[in-house]
Amino acid sequence: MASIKDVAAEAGVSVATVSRALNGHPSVSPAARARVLAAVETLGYRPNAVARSLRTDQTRTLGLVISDVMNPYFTELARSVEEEARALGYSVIIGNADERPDLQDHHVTTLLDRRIDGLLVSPTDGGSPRMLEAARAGTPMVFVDRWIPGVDVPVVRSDGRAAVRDLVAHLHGLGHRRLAIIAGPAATTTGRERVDAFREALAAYGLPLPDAYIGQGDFQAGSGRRVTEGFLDLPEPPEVVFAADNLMALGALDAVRARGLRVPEDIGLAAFDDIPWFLHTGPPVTAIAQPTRDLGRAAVRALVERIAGRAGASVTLPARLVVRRSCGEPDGTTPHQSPSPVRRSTP
Amino acid sequence: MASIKDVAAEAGVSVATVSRALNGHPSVSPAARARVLAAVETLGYRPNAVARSLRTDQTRTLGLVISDVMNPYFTELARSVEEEARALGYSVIIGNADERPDLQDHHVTTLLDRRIDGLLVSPTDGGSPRMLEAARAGTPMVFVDRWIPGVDVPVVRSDGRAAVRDLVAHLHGLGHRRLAIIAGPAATTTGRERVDAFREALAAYGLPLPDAYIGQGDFQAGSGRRVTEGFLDLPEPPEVVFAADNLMALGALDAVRARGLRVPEDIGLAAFDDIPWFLHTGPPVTAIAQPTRDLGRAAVRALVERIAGRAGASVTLPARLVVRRSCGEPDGTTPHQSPSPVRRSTP
DNA sequence: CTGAAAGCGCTTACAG
DNA sequence: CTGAAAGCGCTTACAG
Repeated sequence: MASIKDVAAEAGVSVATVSRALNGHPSVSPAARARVLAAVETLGYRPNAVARSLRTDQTRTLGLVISDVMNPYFTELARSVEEEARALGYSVIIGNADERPDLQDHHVTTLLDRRIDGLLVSPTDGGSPRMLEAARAGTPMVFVDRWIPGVDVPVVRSDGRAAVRDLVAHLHGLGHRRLAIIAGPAATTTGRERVDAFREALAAYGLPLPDAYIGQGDFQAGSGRRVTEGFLDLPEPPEVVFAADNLMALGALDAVRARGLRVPEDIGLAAFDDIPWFLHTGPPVTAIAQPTRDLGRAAVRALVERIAGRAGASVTLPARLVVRRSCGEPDGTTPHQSPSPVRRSTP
Repeated sequence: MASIKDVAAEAGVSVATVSRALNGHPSVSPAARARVLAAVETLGYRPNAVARSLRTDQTRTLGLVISDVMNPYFTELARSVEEEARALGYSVIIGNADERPDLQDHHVTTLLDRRIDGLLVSPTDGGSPRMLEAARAGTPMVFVDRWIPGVDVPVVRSDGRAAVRDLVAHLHGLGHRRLAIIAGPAATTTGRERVDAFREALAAYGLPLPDAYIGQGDFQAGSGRRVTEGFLDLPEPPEVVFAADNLMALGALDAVRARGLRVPEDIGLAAFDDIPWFLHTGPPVTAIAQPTRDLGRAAVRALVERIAGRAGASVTLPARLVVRRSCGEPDGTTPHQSPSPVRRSTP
């Protein structure tokens, strides 16, 4: 593969001039520039980004360590991160932690070894040593979706509290009183927050959230299935199950179907994170939608700010409830809606 | 960040010895090795992969240019590629072409500039100039899922021909005769092959595939919706629509629902590519499942072979039909099944 | 406007 | 077993 030396020889100039011509440096004569460009053309030369990175100490690359790529929510997040990064002249390398702390650590290490300019992470657990170390060492970093309290890093996330209140209002309006939740790992902020929000919203209606109605999941489908089976085995099963992410909702659907039961007749279902398929499940699933694209964009912008040495602000965007039919329907009438803005999807 | 020089100073040895100690070179005295390791520990030293790559001319990185990450099939493919690559000591950088040739080209260029050791690609179109050039130049490369005829690169893909025959047998057994297809772009191999396979299978039953029953899609949901609307507007709409990928099936579902029609009562639906959600759609969707994990694994292995300078064999794995309820059900009896192995999913 | 030279952080013959 | 030195392909003060 042709190097800058070959181009210089072909153009009859020094490598310095080639470098300047290619990097748009002002002090290059039009003649020299033309000969360099011609040489580049005939040689099919492409600058070696590895060499450039070593010299300039920047890779124009962002690392994204994500909890689980197979989760449509994170897939979309990754996509919007890449889009925004590309618009700003960066590439992104995605590391899939698969909800495993050890894998998360592996990716953080690999990314750091590659000297990425900045790191976007949605921590699987309380934070791996490598990651905390990087944050302390001043590696430009921002948390997306999930975060770690006490670490001085901007957080870009969505606040589902209001949407969860809307959901509980919706369920209460439908006459449901026994409401259960499939929680995410307590080690994650989203795992904790969604349970807290749910509990608070229930309390506003004087409804309890007994321990038996809190199932411990891990954000993956299998746990949703197991937890739902447990709920179904209870002497008094819940009337509605709220899954803290879409994959656990999928698992819940699996479990209900395996028992030959039906949603919402036998048990209602709602989910955190909305995905296109929820429109077509039997029945369409009531869900809380995050502004995923905006989150990805905001996260990249905050990170690029940090890379530039500026502060990089935290951003919190609201999530919103999308009511469908999986929790039952009011008898011919519009259900009681909370005052907050609630979008009804087209049936 | 500490460099190898700092470690050498701390350990009281030369940088050469540090390098040897860290790379497991045999001729390093136990004493020197111990001091190096200690220095590494106290300094928190991590080798700079960029510098190493420049020196060794290998990045231990694979590039994967994929048609559309948001398509669950490709998400799973990407995941298995990363898993296998990691097992073999490689990182992977994913470039999402989003079914756009220009984006595909952008990613191929970026990846090549970064001097990835090998390239895995699922071409969006007939092949971008940059990509064909790379193939000709001898860049280790393998095609996954989609490929480009006439280019001398191993192909790892799945053959859906038998599964499509099984599908048509299933539909025919259910009494359906007017069968339509939402095709992928003719510029892609999978776009063409699936139509061909469908047409041939129909021919075996003396069934025609009129032009009006071939809708041109682009593997994205929007096109599935538009094509399906067109089918529904026909004086004689098809009895079953076969979508050439899962996203277009989603669009078809959207279109049917928007008309207030029902699957399979008003129109049947089948899809190429199976995904977990198809079990829970209303009704569960009959689909052709690819051995996605195996494809990803095989592709990485073939690529690593090429990187090592060996041949790297093409691999073709069979897809299989998974019958569910979206094309209707036999009246209480088991539908006529073709002799090929067909898995029935649990209801 | 241009070139010679230094240097980014490594690895690896070469010599001892 | 060890170190001095060259070199990977760039960029960028420095001098002219």
